[in-house]
Amino acid sequence: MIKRKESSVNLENEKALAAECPFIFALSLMGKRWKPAILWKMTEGIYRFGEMKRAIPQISEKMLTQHLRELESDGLITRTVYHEMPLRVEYALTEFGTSLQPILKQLNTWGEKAQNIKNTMPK
Amino acid sequence: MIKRKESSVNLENEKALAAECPFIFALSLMGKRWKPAILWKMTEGIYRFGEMKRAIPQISEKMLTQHLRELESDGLITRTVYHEMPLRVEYALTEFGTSLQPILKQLNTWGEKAQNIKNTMPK
DNA sequence: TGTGGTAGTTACCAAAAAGTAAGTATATGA
DNA sequence: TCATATACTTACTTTTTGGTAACTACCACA
Repeated sequence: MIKRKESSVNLENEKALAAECPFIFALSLMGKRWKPAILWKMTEGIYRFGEMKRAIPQISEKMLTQHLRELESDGLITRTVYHEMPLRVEYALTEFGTSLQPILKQLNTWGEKAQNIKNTMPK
Repeated sequence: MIKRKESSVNLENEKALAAECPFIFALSLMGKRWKPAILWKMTEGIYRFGEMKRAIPQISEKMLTQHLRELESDGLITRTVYHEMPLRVEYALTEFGTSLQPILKQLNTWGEKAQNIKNTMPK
């Protein structure tokens, strides 16, 4: 679905880093653009596709689908389809996804500190 | 030095996310390509430009310079020039940069778990 | 005058990520 | 038969990131 060359220095570097450094591997799972926002929202509970779209208004449907699919295949969330009409699809954190929560909180706290530093020392 | 349009939906989205979510702001400071590797190495102590280059062989001089400059302007590391011959430039973590260490470790641990899950459940 | 060492800088190009907009599928109800 | 609702797909384009390779500046030493 996402077209990528099978080899390029760029990709090889990324792979090598993710393989040798678990931290970078972790970032590859949850550190892309809208993923933190999605994961953050989901700590509140189950979300439907449309609900998440409304919860993060700037995200495009394409990016939302793409990120949800990746999070699912990486084992962070589950996707459940209810064959009703209109269709209902629910997304929820897995246990593994939930285990990220305390780390997200810590990084969030650190990020707040960083924002303050930036604001008190402009330029 | 780094050319970026002053406005684009892409950039505006990134800014908005970083402003409202400290977690994403944190990622923008330390989550790019070689930065975790650089920060990780530096927890061992002071590094010279050339030492870091040899410590992370795949990194190009361009990316190393760029990341070091960004880490410096974001207050995570210091850059000290010694006007000797040959020139000596030393990079070291600031207190703020050091405060990231426990979080890096936690995410690292989580990443290891994720790697194991991936390896035990291929496909 | 030329070679070597440190620490970069620069221009150019390839690759990847993200955005846009229009289209798909399924079924209900007017 | 048309409009509505949900949940996507797809083709295409723009923007951003990363890599390559050649070049700069400073000075020491032979």
